Amino acid sequence: MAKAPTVYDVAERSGVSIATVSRVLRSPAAVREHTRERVLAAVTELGYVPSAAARGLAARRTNVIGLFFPGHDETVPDQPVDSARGDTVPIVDDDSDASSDTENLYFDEVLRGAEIEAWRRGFALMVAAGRGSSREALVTDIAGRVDGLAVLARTVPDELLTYVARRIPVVILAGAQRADDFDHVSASNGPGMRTLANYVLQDHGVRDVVYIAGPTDSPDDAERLSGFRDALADSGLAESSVRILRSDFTRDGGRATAARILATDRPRAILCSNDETALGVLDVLEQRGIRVPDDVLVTGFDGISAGRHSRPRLTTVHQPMVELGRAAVHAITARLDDPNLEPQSFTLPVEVVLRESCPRV
Amino acid sequence: MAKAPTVYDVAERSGVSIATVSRVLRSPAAVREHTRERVLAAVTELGYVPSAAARGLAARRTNVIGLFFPGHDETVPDQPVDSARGDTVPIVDDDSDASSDTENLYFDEVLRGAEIEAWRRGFALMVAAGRGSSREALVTDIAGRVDGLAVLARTVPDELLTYVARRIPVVILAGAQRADDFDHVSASNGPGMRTLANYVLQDHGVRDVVYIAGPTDSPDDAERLSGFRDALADSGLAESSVRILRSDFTRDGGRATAARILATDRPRAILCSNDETALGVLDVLEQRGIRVPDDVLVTGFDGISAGRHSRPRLTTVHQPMVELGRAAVHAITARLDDPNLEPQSFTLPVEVVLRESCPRV
DNA sequence: TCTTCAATTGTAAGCGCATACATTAAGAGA
DNA sequence: TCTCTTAATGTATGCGCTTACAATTGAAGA
Repeated sequence: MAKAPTVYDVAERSGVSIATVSRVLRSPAAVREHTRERVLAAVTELGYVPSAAARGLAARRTNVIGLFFPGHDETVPDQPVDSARGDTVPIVDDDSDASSDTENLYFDEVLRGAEIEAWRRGFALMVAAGRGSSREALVTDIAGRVDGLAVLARTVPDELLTYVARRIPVVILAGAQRADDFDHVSASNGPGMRTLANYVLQDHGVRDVVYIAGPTDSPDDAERLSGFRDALADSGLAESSVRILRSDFTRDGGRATAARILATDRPRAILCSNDETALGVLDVLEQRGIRVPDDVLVTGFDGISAGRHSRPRLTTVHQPMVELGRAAVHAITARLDDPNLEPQSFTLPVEVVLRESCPRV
Repeated sequence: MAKAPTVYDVAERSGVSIATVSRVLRSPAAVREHTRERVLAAVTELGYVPSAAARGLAARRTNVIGLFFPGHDETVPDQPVDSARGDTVPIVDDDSDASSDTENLYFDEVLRGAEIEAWRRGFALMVAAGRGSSREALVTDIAGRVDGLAVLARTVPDELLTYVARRIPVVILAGAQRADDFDHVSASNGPGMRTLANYVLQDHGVRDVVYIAGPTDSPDDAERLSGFRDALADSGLAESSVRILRSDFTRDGGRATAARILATDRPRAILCSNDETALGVLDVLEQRGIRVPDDVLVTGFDGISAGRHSRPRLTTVHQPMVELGRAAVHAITARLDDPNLEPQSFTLPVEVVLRESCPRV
């Protein structure tokens, strides 16, 4: 790791000025071919790697986009990594119920979309998880490193976002469009739920429905609930004729809520505001020997991969997560190109995906 | 997006010099409390966010670590993101066989580990997918921006890595330790497979085994195969007494190989060098009505989450992916602290996880 | 009160690159 | 061959920050 060569070294070696070296790298067309080749040769020989810090400073933009997603520190112990030789291999029985790692998938796909789109547009992608304690430091830290920031809804306090947004474009992902100054990218929550609910109410002819909503502070959830209400109206049903409960978007919450429902009721369909809740509901139904879809129809929302592996497989509304990631980057670059744009809002189309838990009629 | 304030603005507003502003941010203890408060107040009022580019240039380190993972561009269409209002929602039947998105999980966990460890140590994390072998991509996108680089094995050509390694520490993830100058972090492939194979050979008393290896260019695979051979020796079996085939680590490859095996053979156990292959094998066995584990035992390697959802659930050797990510960052920071370290190699312990496809005896 | 020395703060010099502007080389036209 | 125009290259400056070193301050000791 010798001292890294700089433009000066390359310039000297190839007998040109640093400006020419810079040009060869930045706008090769402006340099005569002969010169360019000499410079490039020197670059290779010296193992020159341009310093992004210097470039960013001079050009006043880093060409990096930041992606902020929810944290998950609980899962990882604080102990240092030890390099213990793994020569003794324990043999264990797997008794897990596979209820973990669902949300991860969501983020993973968003990340992939963002990564792809960023790359295509010539940006690098920096990621950070919102760790409770030091969130503020983290956000400003990353804000100083990037040209724009995409944040998963509800992972960063608005006040902090506003602070950051004074400097760089901020786009909020997967939270509904609120009337604020941020750009928003989200899926078509309302219409998605409405379509699915209509399928249940009309195609399946179900009247006896329970809806399990999510946390009240989730804008996505609010839209989905609203979509459900629209569907009720579409079928001429009074809201008082159905039961609407709240849960918390988790599988455990879904289980608890299902238990609560079954204590007094046996609806023909249970519509859940997200997949994890629905999976929890399925758990309870199976455990009690209630057949899905014969006795009860169950639906979710999101399209997480666990829903494809459940038994029965889960009917859901699929959000285009990869596209969400791409759209977020798109929104940021659009604003970078034209900072005076009005706050915009991208709503990506969703799909109702029918599987066994609520099959095609 | 007004012009961002700089140290000069903060200095002027708080009536100190820029050096003091810098100190307040970098080493607050060196500044009198009274002064510090004034400066911090100015920071907040102005909405100051330090420029990482300038800091990186001055400090000669970026405090960013790069993570390079395998590409996947094929999956995403090139079409631009359109902000079409998603008001019409199609209803589709899901006929996918869920054979996608398995590898993603692997990477996702590594990422989480890396992310956590990086921020804990005061580094930001930059991610990039390996696209082709474009040198410009690696060099200009990542190498110039980071203090160190973690690369998933086989995603970047060695030659390129060598080039980059002249400047910054490079650690290779999940490829076996080769005798090169890079640092390596990997799981205990050999002992893991050996333990699992011994369980099959000795505890289950199986003699009639087929082993499905992976691609020859995978160092992980080579170690696993070697572990399998060790197990044969442990049981006093000649290598000629078992059948060893090669596949390609994919689910489809597993299916094809299983078909090939069954054409001539009906072994009591099929050991696969990774989970995806094993899942493909399960597909074929189920389709032919061959019972697992009653007729055939099947095992995998990796511990991907799909293996927990398969029917029957898959016995496997679980790699600590989160820990791999953490260890990679650890290795990089260790080398940053002491560049003269000998090339090191971290081998993380694995676990044999028994599930129904090869249950506890 | 006058020193002395440590604690604070200020001054100034880059870090490596991009780029406006100045300079020079190279063709084109006569 | 000489001038004019354009292409190619060089010169010089500054991006915003860290940090060695200088200057100043202030409290303790004489």
